[in-house]
Amino acid sequence: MYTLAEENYLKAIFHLEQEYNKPVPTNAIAEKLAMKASSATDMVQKLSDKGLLNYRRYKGATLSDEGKKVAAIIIRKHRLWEVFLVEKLNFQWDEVHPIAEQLEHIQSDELINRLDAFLDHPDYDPHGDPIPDKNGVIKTAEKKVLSELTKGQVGVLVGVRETSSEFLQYLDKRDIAIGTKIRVLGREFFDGSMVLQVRKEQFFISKKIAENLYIQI
Amino acid sequence: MYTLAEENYLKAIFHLEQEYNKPVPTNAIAEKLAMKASSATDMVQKLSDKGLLNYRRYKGATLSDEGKKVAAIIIRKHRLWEVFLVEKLNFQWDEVHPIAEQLEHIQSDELINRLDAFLDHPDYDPHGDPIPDKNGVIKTAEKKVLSELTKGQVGVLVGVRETSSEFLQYLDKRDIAIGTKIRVLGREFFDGSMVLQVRKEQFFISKKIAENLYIQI
DNA sequence: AAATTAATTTAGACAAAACTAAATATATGA
DNA sequence: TCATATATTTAGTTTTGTCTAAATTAATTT
Repeated sequence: MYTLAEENYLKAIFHLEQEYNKPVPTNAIAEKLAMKASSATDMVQKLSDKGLLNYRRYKGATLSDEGKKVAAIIIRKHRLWEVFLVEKLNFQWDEVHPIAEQLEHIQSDELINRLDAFLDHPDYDPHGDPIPDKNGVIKTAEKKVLSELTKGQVGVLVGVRETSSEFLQYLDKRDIAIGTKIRVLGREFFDGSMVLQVRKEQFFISKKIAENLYIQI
Repeated sequence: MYTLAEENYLKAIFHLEQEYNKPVPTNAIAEKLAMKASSATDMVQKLSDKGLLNYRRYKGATLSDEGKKVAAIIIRKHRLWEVFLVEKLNFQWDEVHPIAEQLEHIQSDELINRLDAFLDHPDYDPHGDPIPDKNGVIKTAEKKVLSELTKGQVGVLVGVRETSSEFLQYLDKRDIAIGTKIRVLGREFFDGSMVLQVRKEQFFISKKIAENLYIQI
């Protein structure tokens, strides 16, 4: 098995690869993990030697197939624990991340299989992110950022990009949650702000908000 | 907070203190944690400097009040997780120890409070051991080792001393569990073996078994 | 294209927690 | 009580994962 530090690097690189769609710079890894670039270089070299990363000096790193699988299993555990915390222990969705960050490192396949069954094999975590299966396969649903929709389009909120407490509480306050139906009533080209219809009410939202909501049409 | 290694030492010393009822020798600590005596000495000195242990060179260590509390909270977490694993995830009682050993180090008071509530504030873990309260206070029930009972005495199984899989499976196979009523039909002084009545059946058990069952009269 | 800036890597140091081997207390037995 | 055996500690080393500072490579600007 892998050390705590190794697991954290693999997970970070997994997430960064989705942003970059090309090799992830050492600096980005270091920043994500709140460490110095030299530390990231060291660990990237070590993980590369172990066959978990493809890495070329000065060129950044990508996960190998093996690395991708290890990362996906960690993310699977993280998201299953988040479901547990929200569904069974009644945590708010903005409180669970730091706890799941610890729980994701518990080593026991049997535990995760049983937790998965106990939770009725959920497909998504409380933030709408898909839960990888046992083999690390992630089904990525077709989804758009709300800010890409045009006047008149209707969709359902399926996920959030930001996961800060502030943002999640902003949504809670307005009773906007995963599954909420949203209609675009208008769009302002000048500042990217939008007017939405949610249930019976109208909402004005800024561009920044619109860019952090994932919608399925 | 304390490191993983520190927590493991505190827990080990807590358990050993109950066996010894006097300062615990360095060697015993090392053995319990499967480490060399020199490593134990190092850590004991460090924990002593931090005020968690009372330690005198060559004389062994005891937990300070603070150390006792920290250890009790770790044990509280361990036992609550064991209840969760058995009651909610349907693990057998002989499978849970290694997993709880990892889960006991998760840091979140809120998590433990909610887990405790989710499990209906259990008083005992699946092996019959009492669960310390939030403040680390353990209520120790009056209990005897089965081998101390004499012919004719009746009691209820409230705990086990051994927790190896082999032993727990031995009990499972005979349908003896926490809460099972036991009557002593006879006792052989020569080898310490006993004849018991459990439900409608008679059981013959060796001294070794009798010494590992805790009974409440 | 050369000079400057930014990103990355290397080299060397440190802390934590383990180890081995040697030194020193303590306990035991003749 | 003295000698020996056992337990414990000390000293010095190793590994992991971090750091700082210096060196090197790549990217950008003039």
